[in-house]
Amino acid sequence: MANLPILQFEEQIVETVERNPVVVIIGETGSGKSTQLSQILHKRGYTKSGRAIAVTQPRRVAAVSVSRRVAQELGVRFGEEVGYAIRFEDRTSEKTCIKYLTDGVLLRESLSNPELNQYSVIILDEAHERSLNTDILLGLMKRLIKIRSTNLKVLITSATLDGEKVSRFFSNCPILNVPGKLFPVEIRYSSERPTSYLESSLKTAIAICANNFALSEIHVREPEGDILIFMTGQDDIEKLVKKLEERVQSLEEGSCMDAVILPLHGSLPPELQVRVFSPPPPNCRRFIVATNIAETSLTVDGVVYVIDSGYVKQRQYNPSTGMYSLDVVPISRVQADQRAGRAGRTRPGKCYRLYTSTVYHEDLMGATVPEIQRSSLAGTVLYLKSLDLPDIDILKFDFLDAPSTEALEDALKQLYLIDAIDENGSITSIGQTMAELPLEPSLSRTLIEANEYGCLSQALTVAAMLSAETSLLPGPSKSTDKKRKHEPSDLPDGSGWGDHIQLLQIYELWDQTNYDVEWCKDNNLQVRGMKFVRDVRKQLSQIMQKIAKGSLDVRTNGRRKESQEDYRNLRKSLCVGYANQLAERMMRHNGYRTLGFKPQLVQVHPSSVLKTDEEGMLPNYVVYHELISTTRPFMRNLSGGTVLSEEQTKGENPSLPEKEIGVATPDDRESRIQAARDRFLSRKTKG
DNA sequence: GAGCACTGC
Repeated sequence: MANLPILQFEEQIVETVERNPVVVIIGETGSGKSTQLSQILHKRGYTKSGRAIAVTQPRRVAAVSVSRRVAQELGVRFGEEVGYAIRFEDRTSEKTCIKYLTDGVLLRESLSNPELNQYSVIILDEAHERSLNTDILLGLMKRLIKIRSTNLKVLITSATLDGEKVSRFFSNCPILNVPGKLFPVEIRYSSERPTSYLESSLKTAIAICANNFALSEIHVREPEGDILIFMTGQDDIEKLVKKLEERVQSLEEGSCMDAVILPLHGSLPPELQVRVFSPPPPNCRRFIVATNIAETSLTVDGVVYVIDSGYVKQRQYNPSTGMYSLDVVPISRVQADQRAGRAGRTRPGKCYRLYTSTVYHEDLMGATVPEIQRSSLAGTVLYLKSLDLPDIDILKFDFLDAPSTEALEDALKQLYLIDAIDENGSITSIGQTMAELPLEPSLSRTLIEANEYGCLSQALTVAAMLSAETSLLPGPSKSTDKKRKHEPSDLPDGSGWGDHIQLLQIYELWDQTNYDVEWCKDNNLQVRGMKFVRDVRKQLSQIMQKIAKGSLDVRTNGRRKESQEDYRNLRKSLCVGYANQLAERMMRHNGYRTLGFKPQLVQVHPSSVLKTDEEGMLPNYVVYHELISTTRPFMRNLSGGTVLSEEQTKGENPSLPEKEIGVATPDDRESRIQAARDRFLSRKTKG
């Protein structure tokens, strides 16, 4: 601890902070900035006023682990003077003077106290990662230091590359450099761009293991150096793992040390993820084939060699089509450096870049496109509107990197269509309520409507399930038990109503088992995901109760069976919340056309439980949760009316007549979109 | 008959 580089800069840091409201700290990995900055300022009296020091982190685990370490270093009881706050967990007390929190939690706090008066210092850590929430906070800090010029200090930690930019954003505030403690990493480039980075990774990895002479020397000298290979996704990882296993087995006759090959990606069950944290057996090299998760989120000890494919899979939102896409894109130079740095944590390492030096220097972008420029901004805009800051103009809000006008207008349009803002762009009372809920606006709107229709309990469940969603069902490739995969699932299928109802039915069943963990396992549902759903549902219930002053029925139904009436009402609520996300089946085809400005031709995602009727047709209209373009454009999580047989529906026909779409009938919706566009594109409103 | 990178309130 005493050796942390940052401690040599203590005087300089304190002096600079005293003289300036905002300071940028450039701290490389291992500088100790995350643990020390708060302690330094605490010792120098910044918490004497009774106000605390807040340190934001983009990730929950970081908030927890860093705060624990700080408490330990200060020798205080954890959760008292030093604590953390993350969603569902507040480990702070009235005595807390150093508080670690996720950036999202600080944003929530600022909702009820826009001046954040409880803090004397706000440290935005890892700002170079440019998380959506940190970017919003940067904009808010810029306003806040003007309002609280005498009693607020803001520190922003960043990376070398964009420290200047952050400084310029804050009127050329001073920049302090704190060196890190990384070992040198030798970079090796490919002589040409490989045609297949999978094959190229394989060759490079295997060469390190046995074939390549120069490298087998290292192999002898430093037998414990693990290899970390960056790939883009689960699919490629599994292919590469398989090939590596084959090659390693065929080579193994004592010519090289043992090898363990470990995949590492987000959809891997936690018990398999943690395998990378246990040290390898002696005389054994580990090959860790990972996604981006190993770039920042997880740190694998023992890595000495990195193989960098140069690509990453990235989700982006296109505001002109309302569609997300998941694309494999080249990484930025910042990311390339970050990946290389993973080889130098324990001793000098090597990074093999599967691209040329020219590509690195001339083709790669300097920094990754920040999340705020790749996301739908409906939630962000609603949040900012709800703060009710004086003279806030969304289209002119001062972002470090402003999103496009198109993206902002898209957000305004969407908010208008679901009654969150009025034709002047002012937030409505519905919008104000929506902003209280930690959900995307469409789901918040659905909850409010569901409350009117008397199906709030069901809507809470659906909203919570949609919040977790991807972490519920296990990954598609469970090679170990292929048989089970084809067994008919016992889980409900939505009874012909679609995916939302299926999610509701699944949760209701789990609820009836009294949240039995074994039941999840038996049904192939991720335990962690289901528990998350329960937490979210509880949180949403509490907020709804608070808003309605405690008179709502948010209980799950216990043993009562869901009625068709509930389903119908729930679907009506969804059509209000997702007024802009309806699609119409194309004549005599099972393809759909979205009912938007620029109609998109889309299909039902293969994961949907929505089925065709006896004539092979899907419902005429559907409401969908999102559009995602992968191999083709798909609608994911949708509900519609499937005409089932009399027997299946027991006399009830859950088809969706056009008029039942409510406010969102195609005609009405078109005119509202038209009106919204006219208003927002030729607007002179205050934003 | 395809498929979901990673976070977070």
